[in-house]
Amino acid sequence: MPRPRIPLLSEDRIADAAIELVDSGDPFGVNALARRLGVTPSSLYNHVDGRDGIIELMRGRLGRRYLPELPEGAWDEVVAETLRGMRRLYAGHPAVVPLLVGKTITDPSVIASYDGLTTALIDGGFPDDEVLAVVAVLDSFALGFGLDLASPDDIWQPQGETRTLGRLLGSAERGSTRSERAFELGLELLLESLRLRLARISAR
Amino acid sequence: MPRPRIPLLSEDRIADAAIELVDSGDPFGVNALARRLGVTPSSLYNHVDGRDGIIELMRGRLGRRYLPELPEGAWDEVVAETLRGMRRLYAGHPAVVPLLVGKTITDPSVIASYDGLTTALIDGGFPDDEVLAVVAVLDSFALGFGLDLASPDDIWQPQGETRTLGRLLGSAERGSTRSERAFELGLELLLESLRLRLARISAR
DNA sequence: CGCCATAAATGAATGGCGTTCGTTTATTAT
DNA sequence: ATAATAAACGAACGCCATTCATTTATGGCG
Repeated sequence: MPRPRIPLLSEDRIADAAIELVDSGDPFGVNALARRLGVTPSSLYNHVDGRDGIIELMRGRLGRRYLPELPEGAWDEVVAETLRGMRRLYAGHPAVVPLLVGKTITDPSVIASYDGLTTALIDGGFPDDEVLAVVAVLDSFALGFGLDLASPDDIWQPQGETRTLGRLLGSAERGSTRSERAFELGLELLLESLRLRLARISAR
Repeated sequence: MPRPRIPLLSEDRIADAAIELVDSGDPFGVNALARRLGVTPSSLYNHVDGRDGIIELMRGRLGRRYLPELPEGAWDEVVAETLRGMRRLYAGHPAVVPLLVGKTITDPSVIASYDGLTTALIDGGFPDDEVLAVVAVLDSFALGFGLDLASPDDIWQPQGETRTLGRLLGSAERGSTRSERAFELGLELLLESLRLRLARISAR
């Protein structure tokens, strides 16, 4: 097939198809993605720089869909809204989480979200040399929940006898509402402690 | 080469070499591991069931080295000691963390650690239907920190202008002590809230 | 209006990876 | 002594991400 009258591919088309692909439960792969787009794998390389590039496109697309880009309000509201956005993103697309983990973030729109977060913390009064650590903690928290959502149903699979783990696993509830409540609890705890910390800093 | 007088391989040898491999910074792979052991890849399959099996061996080896297997004391001490063990494990071998993430845990010794954790929480008075959620939160917390340690130095790489993120990244401290202090803070916060929650439950 | 650089597809080829299988041979058990 | 098993090997397979030369339609410029 020569160059088509209207392009078959675009960054957004590719990102959307990739998200659909992993949401469907199939493992992510360049070949599988190309098949889904009705195109050969090599065609993708006209639009995207490799597998990691596609993943970064997914991050950007989802970020724009779920994260506040220019958040306003008090620092704790910004934190809450950004983290809730992350949670919704991860909960809506758990299978993408393992792909995003541990890769450098370059997408401008996602960078903007983190920039909004750091700006809010600075404006709120946190000291320069502490803000990135706070952001790291918040990010770890959200990511941990995301990975939990992405994990297989049976995180633990005891082979022998156990004292209590086996029994609990038998009657374990599997629900997204439970996960959401746990998230809200954790978020409130973090905000609580950050407010306290900020008060102590300001008092000095 | 025929069958050697003394076996070249064993589960422990393989696990140790695998840990060395990823600690060295090279990416984990069956072929690279075999090369490091002075053996062909297919030989490994006499001792181990595949790539995932090797990863589970690594988990077990490291778990036995870092995690308390039969922890004693009050529930909050057990929680603290287990989480500190996880932190030391992840801090000592950050590159293994991404391998462990999201895979079902079967290694008996690691299972025993989680069993110790759940048993302590049950004995401490937490209700049956809440313990696994608590463990999941604790686990997410530790994992988040582990992934942070495993992440590339530049988690964020802004391409354009930013309001504050770029500036902070410029003067960011890179230290493991900072990470440890942040971990201890998070741990204390979680324990605090769990104690409170337990007190409310007991009062009913 | 015609020309040409560019964009966007293709097919073929490459190298690496995890894995399987048949073969060989030393060790262990009967 | 003999049979069964354990543990190495080499060869081959299928999958995957990536590269490159080739083809052809499109859009801008003289």
